[in-house]
Amino acid sequence: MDQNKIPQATAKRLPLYYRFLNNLHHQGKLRVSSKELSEAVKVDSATIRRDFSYFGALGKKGYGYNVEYLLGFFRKTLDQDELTEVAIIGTGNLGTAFLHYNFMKNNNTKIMMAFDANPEKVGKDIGGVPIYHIDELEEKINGVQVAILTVPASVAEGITNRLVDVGISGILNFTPARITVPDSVRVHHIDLAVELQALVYFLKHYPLNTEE
Amino acid sequence: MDQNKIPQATAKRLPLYYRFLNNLHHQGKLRVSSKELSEAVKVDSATIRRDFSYFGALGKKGYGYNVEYLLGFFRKTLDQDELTEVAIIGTGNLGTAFLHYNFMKNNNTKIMMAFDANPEKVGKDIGGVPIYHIDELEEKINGVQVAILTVPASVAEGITNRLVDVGISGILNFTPARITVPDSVRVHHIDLAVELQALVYFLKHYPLNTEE
DNA sequence: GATAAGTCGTGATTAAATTCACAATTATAT
DNA sequence: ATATAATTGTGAATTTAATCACGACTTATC
Ligand SMILES: NC(=O)c1ccc[n+]([C@@H]2O[C@H](COP(=O)([O-])OP(=O)(O)OC[C@H]3O[C@@H](n4cnc5c(N)ncnc54)[C@H](O)[C@@H]3O)[C@@H](O)[C@H]2O)c1
Ligand SMILES: NC(=O)c1ccc[n+]([C@@H]2O[C@H](COP(=O)([O-])OP(=O)(O)OC[C@H]3O[C@@H](n4cnc5c(N)ncnc54)[C@H](O)[C@@H]3O)[C@@H](O)[C@H]2O)c1
Repeated sequence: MDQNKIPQATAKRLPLYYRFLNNLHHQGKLRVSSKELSEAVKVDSATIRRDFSYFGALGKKGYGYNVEYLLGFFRKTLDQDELTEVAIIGTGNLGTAFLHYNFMKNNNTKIMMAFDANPEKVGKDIGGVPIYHIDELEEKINGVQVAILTVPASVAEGITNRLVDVGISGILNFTPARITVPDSVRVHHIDLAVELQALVYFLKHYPLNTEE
Repeated sequence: MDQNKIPQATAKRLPLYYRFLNNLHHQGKLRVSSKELSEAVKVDSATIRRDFSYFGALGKKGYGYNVEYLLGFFRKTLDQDELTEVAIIGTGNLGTAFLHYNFMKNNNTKIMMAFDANPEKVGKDIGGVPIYHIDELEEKINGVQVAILTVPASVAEGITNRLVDVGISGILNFTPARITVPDSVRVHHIDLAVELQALVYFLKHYPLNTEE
C-alpha cells in the first residue's frame, strides 16, 4: 500500500486534523498556521508540521497552509470519498447510543445494520438502521468491513470468531475482553472502564500545578 | 506524591492488569507468569515485567507472580479502597449509556449524580443516579472529583469553565471539542469518531500484521 | 525595493517506550 | 541429589515519537 512509512502516532492524529480543517473551511477561513492549529487541537506545532511533512510540502513558508488545499488533500488521504460500511454488534446501552449518533457528519463511515440476540430488539430499526438477529450475521453482513463490538464480554470471543470467519477487516472493541484475531484483522480496543480508572490514577499520583 | 517516576504508558496499563488479576483470582488461580498475562492482555511479556518492576520485585524467578499478592499490591497502588466520586454532564445517548452501566464492578469510582439542561430529564433518576438541572451544578457538585462530559460540543467549553471554577480535578471528555483547562485540571479525551476513522485509515493504509 | 515579521520544512537532538537477551533463581522430575 | 525447565528482573539495544532550533522563503509595510 502507498504510505506505510507514516508513523502510527501521526496516523492517529489525521482524523483530528481533518475535522478541524473542516470547521475552519465552514467558517470561511482561507489560511491557517501550524501555530493556530496547535492551539486548537492541543498538539505541539512542530509535531503538526512534522506530521504534515510526511505527505510532502503542503504549506508555504511565511504563509502557512491553504485551508481548502489541505482539506482536499486530507480528504483524499483519509479516503473520505470511499464509504466504509459498519455494523454494530449488540444494541444495548452503548450500541444504541452509537445507533442514535450520526458518525457520518465528517466521516466516510456508515452504520448499515446492527445485530442482537434479544428477540424484542430484533426487527426494529433505530435511526434508520435495521436490527437483525445475531443468527443472521453470516447471511446479512456482506459488504461490511468494520464491526463495532458492544456485546457482553462473555460472548465477545465467540462473536469475534464469527466475524473473522465472514471476513471482517476491522473491529472496534468496546468490551473488556481482549479478543484474539488472526493477523488479517485489525482490532482497536476502547476500554472505557480502564480509561476512567487511568484518569483517577493520574489524578492521585501525578501532581499537577495548583493555581486557579 | 509517591511514585511519579512511573512512565505514563505503564500507568495506563495498570487498570488492565488489575482487572485481569481480579478475574484470575475469582477463578481460583494462585500463580501467573508474565507469559500468560501477556497472552491474555495482549501486551508483550517483557513489557509486563518491566511495568511491574517499577514497583519493585513483585515476582519470583522461575515461579512467576502470586495472584493474590499481586492483586493486593495493585489494589493499594490503584487506590481501590478510596472512592472517587464522578458526575455525568449531559444525559443524552452516551451519558445515559454510562448511567446504566455499572462502573463499580472492578472499580473505585461511583457515579453520584448527573446534570442536563433538558427539563424533561431533570428530576428523574437513572439507575439510582439523580439528574439535576445544569443550573444547579455549582450547588450540588460538592465532593465530585471527576466529570464525564457528554454534552454537545458547542457547550463543552462553557461547561468546562464552570467545572474548573467549582474545583473539579479531572474531566473525561467525550465531545469532539478540545477544551482548555488550567494546569490544575487533567483532561483525557476519548474521541469516538476519531477512533473509528483512525481504524479505517489503518485498514486501508497499513498492510495487516501487527495488532495494536 | 529594502526591511521586518511570520512561517514552513527538516536535520539534529532528546525523550519515551519497547524489546532483546541473559544471568540468577526457583520449581519439578527422576 | 542432580539435571532440566521455567521464569524473573534488568542492562543494553532498538524503535518510535516529540521537540529544538534554524535556514529558506513569503508576505506585509514603509
Ligand atoms: N455502557 C457502558 O457505559 C459501558 C462502559 C464500559 C464498557 N462497556 C462494555 O461494553 C459492552 C456493552 O455494554 P452495554 O452497557 O451496552 O451492555 P448491554 O448489556 O446494555 O448490551 C449488550 C447487548 O448485547 C446483546 N447480546 C447479548 N448476547 C448477544 C449475542 N450473543 N449476540 C448479539 N447480541 C447479544 C444484548 O441483548 C444487549 O442488547 C459490554 O461488554 C460492557 O462491558 C459498556
Ligand atoms: N453518541 C455517540 O455515539 C457519540 C459518538 C461520538 C461522539 N459523541 C459526542 O458525545 C457528546 C454527547 O453525544 P450524545 O450522542 O450523547 O448527544 P445527545 O445530544 O444525545 O446528548 C447531549 C445531552 O446534553 C444535554 N445538554 C445540552 N446542552 C446542555 C447544557 N448546556 N448543559 C447540560 N446538558 C446539556 C442535552 O439535553 C442532551 O441530553 C457529543 O459531543 C457528541 O459529539 C457521541
